[in-house]
Amino acid sequence: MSNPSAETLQPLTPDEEALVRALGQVMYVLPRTIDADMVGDRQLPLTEYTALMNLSEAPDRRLRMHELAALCYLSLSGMTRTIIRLETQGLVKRERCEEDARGWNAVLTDAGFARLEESWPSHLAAVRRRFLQHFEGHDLARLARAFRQAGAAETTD
Amino acid sequence: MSNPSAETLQPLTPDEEALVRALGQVMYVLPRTIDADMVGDRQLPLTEYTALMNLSEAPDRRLRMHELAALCYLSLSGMTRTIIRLETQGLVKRERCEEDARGWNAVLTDAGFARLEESWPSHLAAVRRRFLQHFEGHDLARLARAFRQAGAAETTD
DNA sequence: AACTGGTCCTTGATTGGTCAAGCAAATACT
DNA sequence: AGTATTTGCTTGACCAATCAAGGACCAGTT
Repeated sequence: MSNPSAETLQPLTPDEEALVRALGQVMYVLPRTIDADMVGDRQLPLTEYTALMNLSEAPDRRLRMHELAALCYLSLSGMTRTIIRLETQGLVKRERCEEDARGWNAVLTDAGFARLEESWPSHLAAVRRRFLQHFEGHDLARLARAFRQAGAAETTD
Repeated sequence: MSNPSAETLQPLTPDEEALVRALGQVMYVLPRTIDADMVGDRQLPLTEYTALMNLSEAPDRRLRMHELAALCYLSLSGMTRTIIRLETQGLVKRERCEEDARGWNAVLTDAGFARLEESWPSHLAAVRRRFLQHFEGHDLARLARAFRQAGAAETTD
């Protein structure tokens, strides 16, 4: 990064340029609009929804903090704070981890599960309207692969 | 949104599901990694870079606050704060607008322009490495079109 | 058994954004 | 002309994230 090769410094082609600008737009706008849709509808911000969703898919509906943080692409401290918010709403509870007393499990409560079931239609509709709709006719599997690579934040600088 | 039609509630196909998960990842991870790349390299966060870049492309290197905010996908108050940060670094100055004394122009200074020239290789390299690289062989123009649609945040709820 | 060092999570301080309220200038109304 | 409304931007209060430091616990060494 500090010494980019000559090759990476080729200027962008017009198509690349257009894509990069569109990416800028999407990166800024999409999270906010999807979040706004969901908050408006059921008072569940996207971050909290994501946490509940990951918990609901985990065995025994419980996950260690660092696992959950990774699944939500959140720092550990950010995750702590999110879980605290969810805990005060009764949607999640924390239990000491049995095999390692340093650790905590975040556990989805029944109320949390109910809230999730109540929220997912909003989320699904938002995602369709704001995102999927615009990719009809594209090769979704291939796109998903490219996205995953781009998201795989190799910190190998 | 509050009353999604039955049609939008079809569950996601596996491909859609994969794409949506990948999107979540990209939305969270990409802005942070690109920002981190740039900060690490030249101490210019992505938001500030974007503001300078838009100013540099504007006629006379100056733009009204609300125009700049729109171009940066930022709220007006967020823009005010960004410009203040840039102003204290001497990269931008503010001038009252002549034809409307309520308004302000943000004007790119020579120092700001120099800083931008110093930063763009980092930015370009980051964007290539983190993003474009993973879409080689794709129809970039078509993708850009889809992205722009998705980013065009119709608030028409 | 007592250190040493590493791991898991939380806490404190800071940052960069939002929305709502405020102020000053412009415009519209009568 | 004088008042009311709207517009353009800033400010204040807040919020959700970050990083860095700290506390509790585990595991390895001697």
